[in-house]
Amino acid sequence: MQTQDVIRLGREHLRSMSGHVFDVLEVKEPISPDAAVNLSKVISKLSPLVGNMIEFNSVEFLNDQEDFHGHGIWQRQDPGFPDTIFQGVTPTPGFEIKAWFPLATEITARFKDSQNHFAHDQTHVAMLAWLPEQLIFGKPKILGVCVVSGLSVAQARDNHYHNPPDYLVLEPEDTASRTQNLQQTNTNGYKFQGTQEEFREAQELVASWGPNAMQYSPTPEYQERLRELIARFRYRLDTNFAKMDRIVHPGIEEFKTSIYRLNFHGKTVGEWNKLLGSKGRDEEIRTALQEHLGIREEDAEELLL
DNA sequence: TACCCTGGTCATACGCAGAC
DNA sequence: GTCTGCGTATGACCAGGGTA
Repeated sequence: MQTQDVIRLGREHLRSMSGHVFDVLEVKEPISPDAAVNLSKVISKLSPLVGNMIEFNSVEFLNDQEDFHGHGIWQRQDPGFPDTIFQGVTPTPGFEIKAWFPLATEITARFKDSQNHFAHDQTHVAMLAWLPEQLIFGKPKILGVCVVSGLSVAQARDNHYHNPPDYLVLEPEDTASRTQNLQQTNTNGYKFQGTQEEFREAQELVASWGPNAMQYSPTPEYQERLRELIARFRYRLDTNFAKMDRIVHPGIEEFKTSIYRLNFHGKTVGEWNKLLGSKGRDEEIRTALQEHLGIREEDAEELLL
């Protein structure tokens, strides 16, 4: 079995997880419509915890597949990149697993790894969209899975953001001499903060680099030029850099659209997202939850007796 | 006016080094 | 051994400007 075979099979199995319910955690049904409204406002707090559970359960799920038996084993790396690797073939295939809770305001998972990490296209990104079975309570259910190559995501990110001198994508510095926890492995984005006059000056500097000045490159030579800009002009670190929601990767955009269009308990996921995320519409939220989830006032009365 | 995009902030966590 | 600081990392929400 070759690296790309493992990736292909892994992709197929991960995609087959659509509709799968993880029996790892269960949120109890709220006892009243008011409790349901309150729960709808805080359910996203579960996202990091459930996201992690989904990540390591995905590894178990892959190891349960007979296709891989006798060829190697999937192992979780935490911390480490990617989240799961297949020990048994080289180059080592892996999946970086990102859980997405589509009632959140945006996909907050980031992908900051350098293009340099994907020389053999051996690492893919698997995004798993999940919701509680009953929208705001129940067990986590996978709505859909999107698997795309890590290289394509890194390239989409760099091409989307990099626009010198206005916006710079910088590769990690050489931090090999630092202790492990202080070593940099991620790219970062920087936004120009100087005056218009300084911006024109910076533009002239970029123009002096030649015809490929605007073309992003992770090579040391090109990165050295970018660091010259950072040293001469004011930039700010962009804390939203590389959010999966913002890098305009065609596969991820298509996946987002398909998830938001899914029908889930009487509305599309996108409609639930808008409704539950809106301010001052508690009565509307309450009515929708009562209508589509069957939460009744009488239930609360029975439970309180 | 609703929606989208961008910029910003907050909360939390980890692992290591150095001080005590 | 414990505490604290540092640098890095992740995930969530909110505000404001631009636009259809």
